[in-house]
Amino acid sequence: MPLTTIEPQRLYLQIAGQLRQLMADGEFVTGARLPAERDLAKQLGVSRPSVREALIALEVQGLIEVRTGSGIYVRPVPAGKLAAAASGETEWGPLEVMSARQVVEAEVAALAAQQASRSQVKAMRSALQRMREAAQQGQIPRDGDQAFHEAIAKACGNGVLLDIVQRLWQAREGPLFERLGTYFEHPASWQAAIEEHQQVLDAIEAGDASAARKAMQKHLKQAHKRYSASWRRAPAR
Amino acid sequence: MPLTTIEPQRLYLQIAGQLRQLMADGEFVTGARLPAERDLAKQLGVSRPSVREALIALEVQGLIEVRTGSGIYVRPVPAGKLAAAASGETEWGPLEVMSARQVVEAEVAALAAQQASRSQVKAMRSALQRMREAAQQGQIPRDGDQAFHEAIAKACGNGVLLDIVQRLWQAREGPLFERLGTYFEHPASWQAAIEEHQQVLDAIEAGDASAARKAMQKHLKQAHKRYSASWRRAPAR
DNA sequence: ATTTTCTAACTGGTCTGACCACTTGTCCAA
DNA sequence: TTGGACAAGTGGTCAGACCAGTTAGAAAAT
Repeated sequence: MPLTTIEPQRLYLQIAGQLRQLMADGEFVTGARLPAERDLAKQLGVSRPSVREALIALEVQGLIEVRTGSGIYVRPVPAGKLAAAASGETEWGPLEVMSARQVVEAEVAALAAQQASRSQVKAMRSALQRMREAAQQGQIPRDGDQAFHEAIAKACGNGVLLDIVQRLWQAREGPLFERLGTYFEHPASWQAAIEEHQQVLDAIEAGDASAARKAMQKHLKQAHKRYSASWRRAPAR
Repeated sequence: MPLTTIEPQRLYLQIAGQLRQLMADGEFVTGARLPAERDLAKQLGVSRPSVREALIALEVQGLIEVRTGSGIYVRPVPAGKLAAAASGETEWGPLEVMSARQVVEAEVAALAAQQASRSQVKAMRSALQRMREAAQQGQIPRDGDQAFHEAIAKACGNGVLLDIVQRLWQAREGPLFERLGTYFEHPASWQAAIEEHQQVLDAIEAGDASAARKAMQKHLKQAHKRYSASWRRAPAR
């Protein structure tokens, strides 16, 4: 009999989930006032501190607004957001993330080629150098890798795009990425990645947007291949 | 004498801010264990519930991980993320968002053209129809507009990109977008937007990725223009 | 001496009950 | 009619307590 690990969810998460569900179901519409904390606690059969913790979680997520002395109000929020947040911060699939990076970062590189400042180019160079040094010492050059891509995103002149790129990188912290953690294990892979980075950097230094886009596209396409290869190699979950 | 509104910050926000600052300063590095809740409360001169509220806020933001019976640990997080979160959920600038949409949604439209299913195309059509009806009744066709763009994102076959597009739309809820709320006020603007949408839809129905990319690019470029015009029209903050 | 087991200290999880400050609506007085 | 004072309701914070999970070190068994 296959046993699934049960992990007791903390109270505030259960409460927040219920409230979110009620909002998704239209029980609480935008602008409506929720019951008072004391009433919620009584209705849910929990203590007020637990309710408060749940409310703070929802507040941080931007779903509600707490007004001192007045009450708790439902904020306007896109319908899609609710379902997503309800299922516990949708886990992004690794290969999906790589595809998205191909779309976004290629354009980001093109923008960076057009307007990167000298100091920003310098940051890219030093990140690439950091990768080289790590690789020579037999270490996984992940930090340099990330620094390189972030440096490009910073140079594209659009904070929103920078945010998106960072978020895509952050997805690597998720559990689904775990078994891909070793795709960089072959020194040959590192070397190829470094070489591809160099081509991107060359294009940006030359101010050639089209070449930068193409080089980044090529790099991420290759990275995608290396990823999916290690995905197949890895043991099934 | 110009008076600035003072708003007392809630305790948990101050505490969370201090802790985030310490993490940004490298006082607490990735993987490190924070002092126990009771110690934090004593050191900060506040009660334990307040500390807990702050910790839950940080946990929801993904900055820390709370392990029952063990302690509180700093999660790996991009450096940029810390500074951003510290300034209270970085407010994205409206024009920056529009630029980012140009980059992302053009590619999304191209992908959608290649693989949209019949039912997905149908969703786009009905969203566009919704816009037309709203416009005829003199209403702002915002809902249909959003539905149209989300339908395309759904059809691109990549959940990550869908997430990004939704997030970009959600940015409209922010205060900075408020004074742009009326850019759609001229019926001529609606009409132009609907016409541009139609061109995007045509390209997607034809399965022409390149044309879809171009049409979406054109649409968002025009929208950007309309936005910045209304930005100039609007009263300065 | 090494390994295993178990206990005790420590940590987060939750609860109770209380008091304060702010908001808001009402009612009374000018 | 208008103004302000009052009271009820709401969130904000606190103190102290007890429970449950984790973990390291002491004690026991090998």
